[in-house]
Amino acid sequence: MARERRAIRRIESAAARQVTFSKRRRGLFKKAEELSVLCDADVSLIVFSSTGKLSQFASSSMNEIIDKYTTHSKNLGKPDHQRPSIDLNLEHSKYSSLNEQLAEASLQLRQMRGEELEGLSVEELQQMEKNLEAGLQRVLCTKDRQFMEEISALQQKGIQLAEDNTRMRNQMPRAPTTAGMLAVAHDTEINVLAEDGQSSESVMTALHSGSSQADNDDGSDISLKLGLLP
Amino acid sequence: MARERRAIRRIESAAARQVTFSKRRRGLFKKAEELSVLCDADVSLIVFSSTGKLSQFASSSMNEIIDKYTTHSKNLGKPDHQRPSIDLNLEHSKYSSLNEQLAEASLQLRQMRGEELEGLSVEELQQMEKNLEAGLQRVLCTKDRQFMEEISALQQKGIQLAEDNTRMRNQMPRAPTTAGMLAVAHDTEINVLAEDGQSSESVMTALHSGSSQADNDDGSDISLKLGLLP
DNA sequence: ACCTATTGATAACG
DNA sequence: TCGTTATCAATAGGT
Repeated sequence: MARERRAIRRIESAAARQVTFSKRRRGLFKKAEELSVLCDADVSLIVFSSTGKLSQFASSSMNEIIDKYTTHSKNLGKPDHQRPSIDLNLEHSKYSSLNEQLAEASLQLRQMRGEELEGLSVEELQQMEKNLEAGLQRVLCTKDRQFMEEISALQQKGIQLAEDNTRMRNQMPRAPTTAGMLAVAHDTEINVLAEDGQSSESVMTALHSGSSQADNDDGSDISLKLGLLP
Repeated sequence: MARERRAIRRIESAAARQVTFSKRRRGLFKKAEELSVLCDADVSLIVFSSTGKLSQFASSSMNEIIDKYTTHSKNLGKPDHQRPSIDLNLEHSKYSSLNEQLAEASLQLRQMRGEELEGLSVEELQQMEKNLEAGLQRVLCTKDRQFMEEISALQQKGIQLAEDNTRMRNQMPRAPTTAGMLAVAHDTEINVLAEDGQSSESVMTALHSGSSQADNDDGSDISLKLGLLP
């Protein structure tokens, strides 16, 4: 769907394949999420690139959907394939108990996601609302804290680099000024103080403008480039 | 991508939702297959419609991909958390799998309650924030809807009582007036409209579904005292 | 289900 | 990887 139609066959050039993979993967995940939201559907999407790298999307919990899928499959495919036989009664009690606990847990999870609320009373709904709000608050606090920690670490790094720079400048009197360097560090500090309040969203957006949730290549979430002088 | 852009929110009208689901599902599956062919990727797509109907696509074998996924997940999730010892390989097939699922589910529950968030990345926290907000919205909508249904039922009841009262008055010309009764009923209606608050959308929904849904006369959580005259 | 005006996705290139 | 742009594909709303 572009300058020229591309036949749907394996792309031979590895480079072109990689480029197309990135673009189409993004589009596919976007559309998967849109379907799940628009139509209230449970969607699970698993993609392994040709190099074996995993990307995934699940509208709820991946395990939950896979579980639902296998259950569906078993029911429709082989209604009574293997009965575990009766001699497993002891095992069965543990097994069944676990199963119940799991069912209860995933029901709670689904309900926290806002599904299957029909049977709940108003009191129960209010309790859930309270829990959700409390959980949300804590998640927000934790997120903010992690942002602040990352920013603080970067500030430390910047200060350290500035000190090194100053030391180098003192050792080399003819070297260019480091005023630009110091200005960068100072700007960073200003931004941190300005964004401190509750609006971590703008910080996230600005710093993560291009990153997708699908690919986590390494641990560093925020990269701050400092211009080093020779 | 059509006559007019559609906001990516749950489509309220069941009919429109079904139509959109059919169209977009076809598109999504097509694109999933194209990605798998063009880029030689392993793709698995599972979709449950809001009515619980299953659709699936897998570039190779669904079970194979799911296996690959679970393996990947375990490896990346917690590399060396607890080694269940090697002799449990046979048991591992069912029992341990259930155990893991249960552990995962209760961890998710605790995390949604705001506990044990320390190990999560910023991306995961943002995803949780999104899920919590979506769940909270749905809980609020459901709660509103139930309130509206109860109020609507009470209104019906009030109207019925008012009619009975009128009938009785007509049969007993000396009886006192029922003006107070009618005023109470009117106040109730006012309250319904005022209950709406800031979210007109949810109220519209609530009113719509409330009027079409069957009204339950009993089991009311809200008590409305109607001043009945002797 | 079919029809189109639009919007969205993306192939090729820089 | 990222941005731009010409083009094609998907689809929202109607019939």
